[in-house]
Parts: sequence; C-alpha cells; structure tokens
Amino acid sequence: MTQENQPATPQDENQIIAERRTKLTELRTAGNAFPNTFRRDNLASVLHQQYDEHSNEMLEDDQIVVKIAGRIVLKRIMGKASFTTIQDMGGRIQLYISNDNTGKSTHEAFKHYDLGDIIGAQGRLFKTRTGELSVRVTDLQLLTKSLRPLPEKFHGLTDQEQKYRQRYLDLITNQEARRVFVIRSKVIQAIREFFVTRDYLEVETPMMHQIPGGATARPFTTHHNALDMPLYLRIAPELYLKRLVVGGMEKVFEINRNFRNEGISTRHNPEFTMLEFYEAYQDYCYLMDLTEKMLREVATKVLGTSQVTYQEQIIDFAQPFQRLTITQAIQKFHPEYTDAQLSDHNFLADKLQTLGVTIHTHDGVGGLQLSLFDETTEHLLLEPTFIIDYPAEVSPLARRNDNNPEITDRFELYIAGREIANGFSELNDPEDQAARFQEQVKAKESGDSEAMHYDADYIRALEFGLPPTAGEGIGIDRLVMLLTDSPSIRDVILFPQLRKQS
RNA sequence: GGGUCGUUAGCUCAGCUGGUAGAGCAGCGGACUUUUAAUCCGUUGGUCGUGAGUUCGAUCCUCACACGGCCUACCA
Repeated sequence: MTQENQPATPQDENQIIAERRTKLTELRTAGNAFPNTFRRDNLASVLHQQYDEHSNEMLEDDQIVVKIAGRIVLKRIMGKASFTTIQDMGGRIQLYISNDNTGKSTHEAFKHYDLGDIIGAQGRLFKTRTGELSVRVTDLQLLTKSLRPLPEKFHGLTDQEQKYRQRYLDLITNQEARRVFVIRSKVIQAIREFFVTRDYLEVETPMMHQIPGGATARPFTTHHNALDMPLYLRIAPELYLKRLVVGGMEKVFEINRNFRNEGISTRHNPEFTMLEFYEAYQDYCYLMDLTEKMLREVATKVLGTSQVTYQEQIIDFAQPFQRLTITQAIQKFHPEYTDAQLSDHNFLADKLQTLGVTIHTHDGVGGLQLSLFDETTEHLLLEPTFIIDYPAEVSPLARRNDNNPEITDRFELYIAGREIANGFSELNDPEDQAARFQEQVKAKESGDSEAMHYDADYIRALEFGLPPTAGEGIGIDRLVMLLTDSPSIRDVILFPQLRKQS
C-alpha cells in the first residue's frame, strides 16, 4: 500500500468515498488503521439464543461481559448516546454507546464511523425499554474502515445484475440471500451424511478429460501446454466412477462440478454441481427407493419439514413418488392418445411435426414418444414422479430391459415440471457398450455435435468386469432451487456466469 | 440464437409523448442519554448505459450497440 490515498479507479470515486478516504487517512495518522488484535468471544445469534428470554434485571444482576465484532448496518445517534446494530456471520445485535460508559472521546469517534465499517466491542448485556437484547459498550474499536457506501439499509440491493456480480453486497444486505446459501451448504452436508452412513466412499475424479464422456453435451475445450494436448472440461464423471466400481469401490459418490458449453438460462449455468453415486449389486428400482428416502431425509433435516413450497405450489416429499412409463405419463395428462397411436411411428412423427418439434430421421418409436413426452407432459409433472422405461436409443450407457431390449432399466425424476435426477441399471456388457459407442460415433460423424466419443479405455475396464451396478446423477443446483423456492439457478450459485461487464 | 421489458445520485425510485433533472436512504453540519427503517432543521452530490440521428433544443422521439431481467430454443 504505497499509494493509500490514490483511488484505484478515479472515475469510480464520488464524494462519499472521498469523505471516507479522508477518515482512513486520519486513522493511519493516528496509528494502525487495520489492526488485527481484537478477538471476539461471542456471536450475535448465540447471544440471542441464550439471553433473549432473560429479563433486564437478570442480565444486570449477572453482569455478563461479551466481546463481539461485526459490520455496522444501522446507526442512530442521539447526542450523548447512540445505538448501532452490527452484523456478524450468524445475525445482528444492537450496541449501546454512550458518554457514560465509553467516555466522551470514544463516543465522539463513533459518531464518525460509517455504515459498513467493521468494529469490535466489549460490554455488558442488558435489555432496552422495548426489550431488545443489547450490549452496553465499554470498549469500542474500529477494525476495518469501509470506503464504499452500502446499499440502502431498508430495501437492500434489488438490482439482479448487481446481486450476481457483487454477491458480497447481496450477502451483506439481504437476509434471504444468506438463507439460500446456508441451506445450499446444509443440503450438500445432508447428502454427504446420507451416503457416508451407508458406507459409500466419496471420491474426486478428473475434471479435465482427454475424452469427454458420460453424457450427451458439448464440452468446453482447453489445452495443456507441457503435454501439448487438448483437454475437455468434464461434462459428467460417470465413466470414471464406473471404472472405480470395476476397481472394487462398490459404493462410490462424487459431488462436484460439471461443465457444459451450452445455453445459459434460469435453469442452466455453464458450470453446475452434480451428485453422482454408484452401488454394485443393485438395480434402478433400488435407486428409486433410495432417492425417495434421500430427498425425504434431506428436506426434513435441512428445512424441518418434508413439505416445500415452490413458486406457490406445495411439494410433499413424504408422499410416495409416482412411477409412470413415458406413455403412461403422456396418457395421464392427455387421455386422447390411444395405445395404438403412441406406438405408431407415422402418427407420432405427424403429431410432432404439427407441434413444431424437429424430429431426427433415425428416431425410432421410443425416441418419438420421448419427444412427445418432453413437449406435452414434462412440465406438468409437479409432484415428484419417476418416469421409467427410457428407449435404448437415447440411453447409450444404460442396461437393456430383460423383457424388451428396445428399452432400458432407467428412470428420470421430475419435480415441479423439471428433471431433477437420472438413474439406471448400468450397462456392464462390454460388447454391447462397444456397439453403442460405435452408434454414437456414427451419429457424431453425421453431424450430432453432442453424440459421445468412443472411449476405448472405458471398454477395456468393462472387459475386466463391472459388477451389476446401479448409478444415478442428481442436479444439486436444481434441488437447492426447489428447497429454497428460488426461481433462477443464478439465485443458488454464488457467482453465476455473466457476460463481461461493459 | 429469437422475442420482449429495462438501464436516471453510492442505494431504492419519481420525472407530464421534447424546454439540459427530483424524492427517500446514505454523506456532511447542527439539536437530541433507551433508539430500532430513530426523529427534527440545514446542506453537498448527476456526462440521465454508450454512440449516432431528428430538432432551435433530447432523460423523453428514431436507429445502432453494450449489459441485465423475463419468455423461448439446445440442455441438467
């Protein structure tokens, strides 16, 4: 800090910042302007928990001395005494500063503190006339001078763009933003506990892949200089996790980021967090049971209830989740479709055409049914619903059904009209897998940029023997959206991807 | 990518289909020893997103661009 009085960006400066910069200069002259010797003993939230029920008489009798630190968020000066509210990681508490308790000079200095400054204080607990737990301050210290004015104290920050770009301001001023990210953390914690208590091993597999695989999506590309080799940011960890099951890690899970070079929307961020888990000697039916159990447990643990309200609609995780095939789901909401029509390639192709859906020439009946489902039914699945029996042609990594090789032992879970999870019995036949990779390569060559690559090492791993296994992926961001009633994925990602600021 | 709405003081927002801008909070000065979005008096602060165009004159009308919200497409 050799140029402490030089603004980093002069055009950004205004009168308020200049004023505060002058105060900082005075602090530097008076001594260490950024001391790091104050140690707090208490948190606002804990003090409220412990003492909100105590009467003022009890508090005065007990003479409870506390040391607390935080950011000034409110300030009320009344001549010879002042109140201020500070905010720490757990909440807010009011401080009472008066000439009687701190001496006049400390109180006078406090009057020049600004909203946003970070202070440390020591004093005794008491209750004000209106019954608010407060600290009667005897010692007060400015710990960090804040140079920039905070957003307005009552409305907070409302500009969506600024909330995303300057999340720290959102977190300082908006209680709701903090709530969302605390819940997010607890959700991940609860999921981790759920699997760890079931003897799953948490692992981390590569984020940089030589062959992007495990999903149909366009990857980000990068380059390793020393190896002079192209690399892809992973689109899914699936193939690595199944290699680990081959290696004997029979219950594994990973919670980590995936990257997909596709559109951005209220439901899509280029990097998003995914839970994937695999368990040997189980099938997709077991996964559906496990998923229900997990969501029920996570919701109850984190929110204290199995019922959540998402955008005005109540979702109850305690109710058994429905299980419908693709055609059953279509017919449930659109009974006008007959069984015969739904298995008629020409009918489906015509219907989709009139709905304006682009269909691929290689689509079979199963693919067309899925397109019709996506177009007409998906968004209507508000209560948690498993959709089962996905066509093999769109499930290149899933095991074929024993009774019908055209479909796979696979499900997707829909809640509030959107996909939350995707799971299946894993394809562990290396020759079938090799053939399906070949089909993907063919699709890629004929222009499908999202089709999969042929992963020879993965086939080799399967040839050593993947035990019969069930595996599933759950989009954590979308789950957190549900549990926090957030309309946009950007509201549950601390720093969502935005364009470069102009 | 397409459609649509928005961008005015540090923040939250007004601004009459055209005459170069206002309020509240924050700031500064003053009063006030239990306030709590403290109150009261006074006061500073603006390239009206950027760039063109129309006009005697543009925050306002036209066009382009930038960024963002929402809807939509690909997708999880």
